[in-house]
Amino acid sequence: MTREAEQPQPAFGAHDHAHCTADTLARAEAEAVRLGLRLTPVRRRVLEILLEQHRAMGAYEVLDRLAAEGFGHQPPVAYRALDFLVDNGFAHRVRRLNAFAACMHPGETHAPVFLICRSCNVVAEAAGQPVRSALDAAAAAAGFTVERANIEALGLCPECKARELAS
Amino acid sequence: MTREAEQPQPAFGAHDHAHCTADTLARAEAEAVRLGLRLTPVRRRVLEILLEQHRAMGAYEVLDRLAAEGFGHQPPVAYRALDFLVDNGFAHRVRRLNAFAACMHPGETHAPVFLICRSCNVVAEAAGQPVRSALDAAAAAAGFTVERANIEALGLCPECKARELAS
DNA sequence: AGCCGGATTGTTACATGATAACCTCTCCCT
DNA sequence: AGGGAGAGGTTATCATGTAACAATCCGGCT
Ligand SMILES: [Zn+2]
Ligand SMILES: [Zn+2]
Ligand SMILES: [Zn+2]
Ligand SMILES: [Zn+2]
Repeated sequence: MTREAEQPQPAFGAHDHAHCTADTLARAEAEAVRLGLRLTPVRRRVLEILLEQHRAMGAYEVLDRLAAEGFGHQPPVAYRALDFLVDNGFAHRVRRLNAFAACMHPGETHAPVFLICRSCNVVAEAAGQPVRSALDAAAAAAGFTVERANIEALGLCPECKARELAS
Repeated sequence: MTREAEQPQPAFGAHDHAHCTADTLARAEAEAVRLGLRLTPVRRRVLEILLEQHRAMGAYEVLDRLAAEGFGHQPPVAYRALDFLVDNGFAHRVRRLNAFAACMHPGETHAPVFLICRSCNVVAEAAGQPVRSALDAAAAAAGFTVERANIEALGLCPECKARELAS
């Protein structure tokens, strides 16, 4: 039913980000309707904020934005919206950064792998089905059943790698 | 030179843990000597504490133990020792739990994968070379170069799974 | 209309995790 | 002796995440 990743490479490098954002948001909205979930003003706004950049944002960073826009000023306001988004697959938690990133494939079945550039801080969500399979196999070898997984890589994105070589 | 994982499955289930602990500690000490690193009293004690159980411990949990044994009472005491152990491969940070676990394969080249039981909290360090390879491949497809990776799975260990089925 | 109950959003207060900055001591080298 | 690096101790502070409670919104039902 839901497939993964139409295009192999997003996030890094120049692209029509306005379209990228609008498209992802639209798919998220459709998915919310399909699931009967309420994408309320705060929740929707938080998702928009996360979508602005291909980066992960801390809860307090999001909260500052919300507060400046007339929403509540207290941590639970941000955490609740973020938790809602994460629980329902509209965003992901990037544990390495204690931060959150919008899901770029809402509604699709996907095992996300996060590629975090240590130089420019871009966070890309790559297709991780093969990685996940390998993980399941490794776990199975120990008799362990995987329910949820976090797969995160820190390194250099293509742009920053090129820039580093040029120096 | 250094290979990975002699035995396929450790950590879960009953085993000669005294031997398991002593052996791992001995290998860590040998490795410290080989690398010219100083495994000072605090550092060594922290490693011993982490080795006591196949669990991950928070920095403050470790700190309480240190304080009770006459070491410093302040966070940096624990964090410095833990950072030393992590930086030099004697321990790992489990980001999902904001906690630390002793490395069960000190001195060996390894790409650890953590299997965290959500029921009994045991943390096992499984061999992750294949997972890491899949991750590198996925990253390479996006032009990304992986430098460090965190691969953590939450689920049920064999024991807890059996117990759950029995209920 | 009027009422109810659950979901949502706001609040205060607090728990937990992590660092910055500074001081002293010891060991080793000149 | 003098001096610097490394280690470990301190105080103080910052960052991240929750518990618990109050007000409000909203849909469904009399
Ligand atoms: Zn974009
Ligand atoms: Zn980059
Ligand atoms: Zn053991
Ligand atoms: Zn278990």
